[in-house]
Amino acid sequence: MEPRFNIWFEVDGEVATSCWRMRLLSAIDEQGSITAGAEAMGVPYRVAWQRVHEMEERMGMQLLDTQTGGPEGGGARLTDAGRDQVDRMLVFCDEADRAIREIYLRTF
Amino acid sequence: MEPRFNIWFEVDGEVATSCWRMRLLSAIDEQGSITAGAEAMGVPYRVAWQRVHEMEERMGMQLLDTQTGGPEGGGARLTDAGRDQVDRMLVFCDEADRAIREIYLRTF
DNA sequence: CAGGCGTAATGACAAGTCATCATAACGATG
DNA sequence: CATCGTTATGATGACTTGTCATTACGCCTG
Repeated sequence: MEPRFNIWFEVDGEVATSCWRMRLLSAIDEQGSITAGAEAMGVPYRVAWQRVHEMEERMGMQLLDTQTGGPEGGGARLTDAGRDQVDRMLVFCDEADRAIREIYLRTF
Repeated sequence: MEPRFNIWFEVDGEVATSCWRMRLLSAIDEQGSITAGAEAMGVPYRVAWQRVHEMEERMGMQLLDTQTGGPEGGGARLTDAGRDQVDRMLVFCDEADRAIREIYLRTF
């Protein structure tokens, strides 16, 4: 049996954020656009946009600063609040991952 | 934002076991039947049976000792292997719960 | 020995969820 | 003002999941 697990945070029973979603946000910021970030994560644009939309709605804050039109067609960057969330969440995911793995080895 | 999370174990990308499923097994064993255990967990019999079936298939071991017919109509009990799994998993879930909660408080 | 009872087991269908395709809107640039 | 790559969103189909209904089982009772 493979020791896999997922962790996410919920608000009102719906997924607000997760480790994967935060990595998606990070990829979008690195690539400079939702399109490129989605491709880097291996999901279609629609899915990436929907995830971002859900996160912003359920967390009640703006995470991406998007721009449509322009010389490059547009793009997306993390807001200051978004970057803070991503940084903290990635640290949390990393530590939680290590802790759970340790408990798993100790228990089984 | 509410600090909720779920943990489960996967095999080949499919959910093999989880804290809720192990509590279901425990309830079935306490009540003596899948029917009563399902009702205690607030899910229809079909769902409970399906979860048990999935677990046994994906973990590759028999978890319940079921009996159909008889004076009471039948019933279900945990096998020795099943009880061992339930006990270990519940301990794991409890410790993981505490560890993640502690990391959450420290990070956010 | 046949019918009844409460359970396990499973087939079939409905509903809700989720991914994918397709399309419109945008705006600086040349 | 046409172009380009992006954001944004509508619509549809596939898949998953919960729910209803049915069958099988075996001891017990009359």
